[in-house]
Amino acid sequence: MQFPPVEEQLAVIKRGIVDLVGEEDLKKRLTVSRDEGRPLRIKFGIDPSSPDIHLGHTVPLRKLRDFQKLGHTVIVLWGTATAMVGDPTGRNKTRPALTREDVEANKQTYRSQIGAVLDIDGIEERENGEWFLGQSFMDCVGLASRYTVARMLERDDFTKRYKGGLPISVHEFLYPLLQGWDSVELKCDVEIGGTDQLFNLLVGRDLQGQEKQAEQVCVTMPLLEGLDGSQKMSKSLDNYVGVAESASVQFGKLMKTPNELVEKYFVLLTDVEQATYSDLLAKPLDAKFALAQAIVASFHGADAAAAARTEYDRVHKEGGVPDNLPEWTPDDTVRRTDSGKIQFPTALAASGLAASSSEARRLIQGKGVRIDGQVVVDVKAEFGPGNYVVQVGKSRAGRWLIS
RNA sequence: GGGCGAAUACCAAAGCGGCCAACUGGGUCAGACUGUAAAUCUGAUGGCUAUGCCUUCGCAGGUUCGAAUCCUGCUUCGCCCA
Repeated sequence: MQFPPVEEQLAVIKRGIVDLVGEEDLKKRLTVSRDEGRPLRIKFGIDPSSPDIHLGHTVPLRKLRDFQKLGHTVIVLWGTATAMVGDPTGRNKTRPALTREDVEANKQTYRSQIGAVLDIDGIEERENGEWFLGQSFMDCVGLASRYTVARMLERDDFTKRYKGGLPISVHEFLYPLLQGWDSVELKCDVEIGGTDQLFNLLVGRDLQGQEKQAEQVCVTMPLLEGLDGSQKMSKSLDNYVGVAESASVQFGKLMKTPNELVEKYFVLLTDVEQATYSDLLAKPLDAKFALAQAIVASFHGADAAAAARTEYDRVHKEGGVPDNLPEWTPDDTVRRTDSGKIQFPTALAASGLAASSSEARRLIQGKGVRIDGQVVVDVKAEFGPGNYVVQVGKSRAGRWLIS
């Protein structure tokens, strides 16, 4: 195995990161690794606690890919045990635990999605259920004895909750210990996580030290704000772009990126060179198009990205109709008038373009609904047999086939 | 173990006997504007067979012509003292 020179590797590793705990140590290990032709072991833990991954997850994954490209071994640690505990990080209240079945199902979908960023065949996969699920309660007590409550409370998130009078469950104290113990089991050289993981990563160092192992180097990546521009990207806040979403959905969502975030997205989510995007930033719209195309292309290929761009222009610049309109044909349950027609609000609600007929009325009266390109504001409009293209705002559309 | 307090729509938070489908902010949705689904501004934001009707303020009862508002019990959560 031939590794690049240490300084060269360091430059790649340090790009875009926030913290690097143990930098001197990393240099030494890279040197030894290069001399002996042995790759470093890079750990990344994923708790399969939700079914899909989004761009926020890809930030550390891209750093892992950097390590892969340098020739090191990436270990993806599936938190099959820890997912059931629930990482308290960044939460102001405890979250419900998952069942083993949930975790297994989530792991499978995650696995199929991280391949979009990582060379999935080159990774080593482990599960922390291997060592945790068979342990006894006394083992757990033993692990808990390794850290003090005061040290746990050093963690920012616990401090805030404690001072703020918010609840902290006892099991939440166990989470950092579990994650740290994973590092002991894996004897890893480096662990990567988001900045919010720093405390947990450091616990890993401590536990490895207690076990007379070399202490892992900790690398943290910035957290990615979501499309709302303020909060961390997450599915529950619905400010995310999913890895598995279609090209046109990804493209549309990325065009919604606040202008201030475009540069950060370039840095953390694309391979576009700084020289290229910094020129673009002067023209926010062009920059955003370039960003969206680069990201969509990385998941769906350049052709799909170009097609998404074309569709976007047609729908948003020219007020046109999107590709792949979902079709709707009313079934027998849809109410009709005496003459066999369907009332406008009823149809909107039944076809799924509006959540309820009341919402449909509001949309109609707010000039938000177009039939075959024409705004229709008459709530009493009725639809007889025919083929209609219905658009609600810019993002919802469908074709009605009424007989 | 003892004491105190809180539960209101997606979230936060007003309302404390009729003027309440419920103030306000956030979010969301729609509109205007802009080569952006950015920013800014405007409007909407329980449901329905729709100018009327029905169901909402933790749950179950009760008082009253009338309750989100008062009473009783229950549930959940938080705080304080031990």
